[in-house]
Amino acid sequence: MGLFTRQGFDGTTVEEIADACEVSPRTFFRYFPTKEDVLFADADARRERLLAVLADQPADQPVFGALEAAMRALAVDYRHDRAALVARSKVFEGSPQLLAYKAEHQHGWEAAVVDALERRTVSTGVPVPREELQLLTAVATAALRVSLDGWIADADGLDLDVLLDRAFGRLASGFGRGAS
Amino acid sequence: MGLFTRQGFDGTTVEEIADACEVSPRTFFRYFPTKEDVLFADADARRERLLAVLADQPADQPVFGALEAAMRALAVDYRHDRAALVARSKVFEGSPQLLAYKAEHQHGWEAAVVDALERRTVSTGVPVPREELQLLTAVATAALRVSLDGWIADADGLDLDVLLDRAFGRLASGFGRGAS
DNA sequence: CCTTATTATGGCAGCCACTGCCAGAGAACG
DNA sequence: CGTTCTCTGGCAGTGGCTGCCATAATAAGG
Repeated sequence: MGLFTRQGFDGTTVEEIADACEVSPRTFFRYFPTKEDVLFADADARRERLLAVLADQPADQPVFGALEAAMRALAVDYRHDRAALVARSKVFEGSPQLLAYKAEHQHGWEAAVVDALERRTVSTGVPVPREELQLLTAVATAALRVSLDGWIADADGLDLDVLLDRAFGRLASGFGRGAS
Repeated sequence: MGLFTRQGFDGTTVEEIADACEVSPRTFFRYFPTKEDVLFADADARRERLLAVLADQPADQPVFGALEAAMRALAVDYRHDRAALVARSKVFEGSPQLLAYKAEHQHGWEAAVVDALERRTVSTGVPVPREELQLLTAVATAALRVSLDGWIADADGLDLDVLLDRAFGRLASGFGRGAS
């Protein structure tokens, strides 16, 4: 991370990272399939937690409510170390490659969430068409993403909870004729 | 494209592409910054059209309505050559790298749309907070993306227009307590 | 028509991410 | 102590990508 913040992601070679960890480049690639993956090590843990929270939602909870609860649980995690997130975000900005990787990673999250929701709705006996689950998930992750980005960008802005309140509030009430 | 469909994106080298076009690899990289960009040549043109449609929306049209109109205009384009889209989609599936690139590309679209909307709302004298524009745009593109994916995946499924009707209908009415 | 500035293309050498293959060091186990 | 398994490193090679320079095609200007 120190290397990345100093010289940027693209300006840092795997050899440098490996040296900093006192291993050979060859060994580095045994632990991380790509250079980008170094920055997503803990993200996978968060994904597990997200799915766990989703699974723990009561059966009578509507899908959208369950999604919101899961996103808010994630937000609790994020709030713990805003500084780290900001640093991470700065590194990401410097590399389109990296942003692309991140975008696809989030897309992978969506697929996993949709699958989890599908299992859930099947087990509760109230099946929801997959097409609708996809839209719900896409919209919920969009809300989280926008809120998170805004929270990270503005140092003295509103709190993440408030941003999430607004975003999910708007989603809940619909865009029919509300926003001009 | 023939090369990609036959041997996959990753299984095709730039040298092969360059040979097929009867140019040198060096020349290839003068026209396309990366190998991935070959598949996004026309996408930029579509982006211009999207922004143009957005700019042409009447001033009294609410933001969400303008977004929906723009997305539907894009959908008209897409419907013209479904076969090409399916082929493209198959190529994309075969390469995570490529999916990542695509995801970031779409993210770039979102930023451009948000900027366009911001200019628009300023000129109409009814400013909307940027944070809300971001959510609206993210949600609208999510609707388009989900509809498009569904349309491409199911050969005998519903028409793209119908899928868009459903998606935007759900967004308009909100997720308050509708979907279980 | 010839010269000159501009541009398009190609070759070459090199960096770096990434991989397959194999060899050695060290722990674990019998 | 020998054997096996795992961790690690080195080596060589592929492929994406870039900078630099030479050359060919083209346009501009006299």
